Order: sequence, then C-alpha cells, then structure tokens
Amino acid sequence: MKLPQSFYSQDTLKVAQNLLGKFLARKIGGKTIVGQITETEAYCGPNDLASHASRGPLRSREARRGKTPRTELMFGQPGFWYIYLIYGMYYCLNVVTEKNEYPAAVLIRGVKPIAGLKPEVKTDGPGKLCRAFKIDKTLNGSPASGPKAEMWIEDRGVKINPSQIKKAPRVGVDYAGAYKSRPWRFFIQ
DNA sequence: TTATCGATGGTA
DNA sequence: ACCATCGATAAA
Repeated sequence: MKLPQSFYSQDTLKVAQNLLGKFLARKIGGKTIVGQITETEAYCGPNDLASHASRGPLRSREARRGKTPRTELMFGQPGFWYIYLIYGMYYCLNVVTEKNEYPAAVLIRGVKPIAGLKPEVKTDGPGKLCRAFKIDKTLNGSPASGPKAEMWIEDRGVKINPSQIKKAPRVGVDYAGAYKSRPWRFFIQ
C-alpha cells in the first residue's frame, strides 16, 4: 500500500528508519520504476546545523530561520517531495516530515533496483538514484501520497529488524559543528 | 585498496 | 565561495 501522509508526520528519526525496506515508485511514460530503500538520512528541525533549514546570520528574519525560496518546502506540510540541485549536476530527493512550519525531511540516499531499470543502472547514491529515476525539479513540491502522486513510497509488507539497521554520521556535513557527528544516517546491508 | 580532484551551476 | 555528489585517475 502507498504510505499515507500520516506516515510522514511522525518524528523524523523514526520516519528515516521506517523508510528502510519500503519501495520508492515513480510512474513515468506509462511505466513504473521501483526501488527498495536501503539508505536514508534525517535532517531534524531548525537547530540541525547540517540542514538547509538552519543557516547562519542572514539579513531577513525568515532567512535567519533558514526559510528561503529553496528551502521553504521543508517548512511545509509533511509528505511532499523536496528536491534540490547539488554540485551543479546532481539532484537529491527528500521527503518532508513532521508538522507544518517545522522544517524537517528525510534524504533518500540509496535504493536497490526492483523494477523498470536495466540491471547495470546504479542507484546506490542520492545523485545516482535521481538520475536512474529521472528525478529533477519538476517533481519538487509534488505530493508523495494521494491518488495523483507521480512518485510515492509503498509498504509491501517487508519487515526490517531494528538490529539490521546500521547508523552512522551523515555524509558531507563537516561544516555542521556538533551536529556533524550525529548518527542520523541509516542503512541496511 | 584509499586518496585526490575536476565538473558544474544554484544558492545566499 | 560554498556545496546533503560522482567518476576518473593516481598512488600504494
């Protein structure tokens, strides 16, 4: 079943772990691409210095909160896709979590190819996964649940034992001070 | 095997 | 100037 919006309105660390083993599905051009989620990262609220929603002193009060044109989706309703361009050439896929006005999201870093992909296509990194699923900013802000979602996440009944979930610091956030070593990256196998 | 580095463009 | 990345290349 397609995960409902209520799934995403929980604590971000919980959502990030509960997404492991679920299935990312994208309908495009009459076919559906599917991958099983193997790796996620949690970005938790306005105080998380690794998050786009936390930025240094900026001019406007809104910007000081981290709310900018790019990041405002993170401050919105849970269960919507937040997609941004990184390093000028790759996209990263996140799903917004928790409450409206509370900036938090889960970055989907890797999936295992299940359907609609050639076997040689790599999906084991946030940029590679977006390339394989043809994800770009046209999906930014679109819903991850509901009947009109073009991309969503399904529960197919796979249970992940909590002891199988590995934790590690998040990738590429050395600038994040005390938050750089938080074990908010989750993966299986 | 690990380490380093360039590509590339939006963001602030 | 800085990056929530990747792939090529070099060193070991």
